[in-house]
Amino acid sequence: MISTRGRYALRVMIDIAENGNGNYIRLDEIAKRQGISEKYLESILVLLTRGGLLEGLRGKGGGYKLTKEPSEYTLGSILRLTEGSLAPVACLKEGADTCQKSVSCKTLPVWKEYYKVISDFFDGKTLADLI
Amino acid sequence: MISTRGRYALRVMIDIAENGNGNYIRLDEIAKRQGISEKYLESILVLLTRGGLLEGLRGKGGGYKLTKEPSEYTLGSILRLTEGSLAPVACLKEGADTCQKSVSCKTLPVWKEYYKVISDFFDGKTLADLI
DNA sequence: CTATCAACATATCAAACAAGTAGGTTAATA
DNA sequence: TATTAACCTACTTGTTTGATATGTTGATAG
Repeated sequence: MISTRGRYALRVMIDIAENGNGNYIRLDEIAKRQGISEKYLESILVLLTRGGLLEGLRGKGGGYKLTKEPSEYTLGSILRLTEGSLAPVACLKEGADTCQKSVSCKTLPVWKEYYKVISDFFDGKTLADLI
Repeated sequence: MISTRGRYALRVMIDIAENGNGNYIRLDEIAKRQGISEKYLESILVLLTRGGLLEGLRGKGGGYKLTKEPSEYTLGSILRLTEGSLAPVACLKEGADTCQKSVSCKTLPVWKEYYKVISDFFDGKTLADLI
């Protein structure tokens, strides 16, 4: 299951792409439009900003804006940042120590294949496809 | 993410298919072979039995056995039972009240398409493919 | 008919995570 | 220098996951 964090992140990126036009947009504007609490939204925008998908500017006239064109953001890049990983099982998470049973594991090939299906799906779509 | 419950369920179904040969297999045998605690395994076997994927018999000579051929079990049917649903987002879960924003929601089509990809993947594979 | 066996049932628990809240700090701009 | 709005840290609350413990029912063997 994709958590609300990831789902909100997609909606917010679309919001900025649609309403930004290269200008900075304030957090409270986005929160109001999307019906998300300002504080919760903030925790999501922090992730997107730290990950380089958004640029934040403080003070009057500040806000958030995209760092690239909508067509350059894959959904995978947004979800990986907010969900942590797209791996369907723990043993396939990047950085996980390889399971001892992996050699004889009858299910591992399915999870690997599934992981590829997921990745291909989300990396094959961009923000521009959703607008 | 697929939880351990679903992952164990797959492994257990494979175990019974491989070691059963139509006979009843005891829970503790499966637990030992798969390295799962007996009690935790029990909670999974209950789901599979109630869902009609396995048949349980009590007393001496009892245990669990498959109710059909391995090729007749899709991975989808096993995972849906143990994971509850394969829906990638809450608003697509069967029985969920339709979101008010669904008409204007820019992300809903992606989730629907993704849901189909997931379903097709797991319904397109059977236990027999894993043995 | 009784002891044993093994599935069935119910209740509880600790840890982790999701989702959301609260309050204070820094850096731009007017 | 005041205001603005992003940034940062910490906390709360509820749910889920994974697991454990104890007891009950029904089938079989002797």
